[in-house]
Amino acid sequence: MAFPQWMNVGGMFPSVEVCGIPQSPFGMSHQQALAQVTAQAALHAQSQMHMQAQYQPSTVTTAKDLLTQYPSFNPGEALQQKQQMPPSTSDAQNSMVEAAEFSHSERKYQPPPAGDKPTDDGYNWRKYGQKCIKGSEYPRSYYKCTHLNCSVKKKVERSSDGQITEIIYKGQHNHDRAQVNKLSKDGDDSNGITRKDQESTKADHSEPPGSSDNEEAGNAAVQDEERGDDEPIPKRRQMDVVTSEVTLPHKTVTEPKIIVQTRSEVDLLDDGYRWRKYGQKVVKGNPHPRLENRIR
DNA sequence: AGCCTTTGACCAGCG
DNA sequence: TCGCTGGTCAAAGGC
Repeated sequence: MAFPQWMNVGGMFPSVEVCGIPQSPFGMSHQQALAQVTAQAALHAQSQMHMQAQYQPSTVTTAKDLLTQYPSFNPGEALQQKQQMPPSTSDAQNSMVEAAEFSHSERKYQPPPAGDKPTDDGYNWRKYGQKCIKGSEYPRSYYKCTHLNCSVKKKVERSSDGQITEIIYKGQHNHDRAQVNKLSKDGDDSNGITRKDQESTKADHSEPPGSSDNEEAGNAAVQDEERGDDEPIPKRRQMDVVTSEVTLPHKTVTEPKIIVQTRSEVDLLDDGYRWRKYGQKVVKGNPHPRLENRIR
């Protein structure tokens, strides 16, 4: 079975597979071994992203652009930085899906995610589970927000090359993302610096937790556009997730997908597109009116 | 010491 | 009811 190129740095380590994941037989994990490489790439990507956001505000600079250029860059972070994903909403069913796919041909170098932290999205996450998912070469990881009384969870799926293909957020943060509750570690110092810089840039867009409840933003359009109809909606445990399940064939697709569903009105206005409200409707079962938006 | 990851076991939904 | 599958728990160990 082929395994991600990045899994074998320099091709010097024999690998064994665990749930489809090549594992280093040595004490040092691949994650550790590659953290350094990734850190550099991620830092580069973040700084680039920052620059774009800062100097090209009128340009629809999506995470996928960055992903194309910097595969190591985290789409989730890009989205949050670009769109100022609110930390929470008033609706407990708020959720978000982020997805990205990459073309193998677009990358010459495919660094692994740094550590097992799929995103440095401003929150602290603790991994509480990992599960091999049927049909998936890589296990799905389960994370919980470590903030007190915050029950937000997220699932992270990776493609066969180790890249994050989907992040599903579940729930809402009841706290601000600017937690910085501890000194950075694991070589995240650079991230911390970067984040600080980013935070200052987006300060004007910051939204307090639970301050918005609007969803089905413009992203919905993208969703409909990109979601495959052949993807059955998860029948099991549809629970409180209002996420848009994204079809990610995990095959070679030239364009990465970035899909976000949010209730934030801010996102509506700050997703890089201009939206014109053309209707408002009370939706059964939803205390909040649905806003219909179109890209201008 | 505290936090985190790992991982097997357990639980629950669905066909 | 049973098996499959996804999600969660919690002990153990590492950092």
